[in-house]
Amino acid sequence: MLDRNTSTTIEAGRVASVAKALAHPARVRIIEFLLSRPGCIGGDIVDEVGLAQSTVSEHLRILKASGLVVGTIERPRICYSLDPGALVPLHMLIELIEARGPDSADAPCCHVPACGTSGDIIR
Amino acid sequence: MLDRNTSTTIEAGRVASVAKALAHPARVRIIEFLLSRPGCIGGDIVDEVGLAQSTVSEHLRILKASGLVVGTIERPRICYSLDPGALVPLHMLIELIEARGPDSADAPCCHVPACGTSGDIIR
DNA sequence: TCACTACATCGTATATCGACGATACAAGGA
DNA sequence: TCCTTGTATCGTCGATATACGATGTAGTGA
Repeated sequence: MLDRNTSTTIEAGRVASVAKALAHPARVRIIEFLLSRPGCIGGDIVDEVGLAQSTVSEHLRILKASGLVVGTIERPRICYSLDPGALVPLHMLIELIEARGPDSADAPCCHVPACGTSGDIIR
Repeated sequence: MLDRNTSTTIEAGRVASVAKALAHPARVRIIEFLLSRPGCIGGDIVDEVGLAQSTVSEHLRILKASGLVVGTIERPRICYSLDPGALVPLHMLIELIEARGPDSADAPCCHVPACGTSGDIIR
């Protein structure tokens, strides 16, 4: 894949699994809430996102599985906090895109002669 | 939600939709392939990811819908390239997490006395 | 006009996700 | 022992995602 072209090989599977953890608005809200407070108990999160406790627990399970969130047991509560280390593969990919990106919309794009100098952009 | 606590309001929906575009290994591979070449035609991408042409076309549609990828019509081909602008909301969230992150695993986390100073970490 | 190329869309089957209520579990206190 | 609290898991459902082959579409060239 990219192995021969890039010194830092990015595993598509790892990136995708972290991105999947971020791919739901409720989970993004949970992360934003954890950002706004240095550690939260589950009940606060349930109040915040406005979903059923079992649903929030499932979202937290997904976030924990991805490594983005870790829980610290403080019986009877569990304190959740963010672990930025899990973001590294995704962050690397994003920075690669942004590093190369600014020109990619303007530069000739293909091995086809004059490609990118004309033609409509589709979205 | 976070509006009162953060100067830069991040819309959970926008972040989630970009993350969803990255939440599949085949789409990550497509992006890596676009990174490794300054613009590619669809057929090359089909060869690269090893899926059926219709499946790759669907993944490209998802990437285009998220704004991550734009296509330039060069009949009969279409040249695809990356548009890093779409990553901004996601990148902002990631940088917020990493800016706050390093301490969050060690620091006392809750409003519960002594929370975070003991207790097992669960994942 | 006809065939070819490059890509998109359709129809489909299957898998996974997301939500909920109900229930289980573990620890602490009455 | 029973009740309460905080959280996890189960079962179920509807919705969405993923994959494929078949087919449609638009431009090119014979």
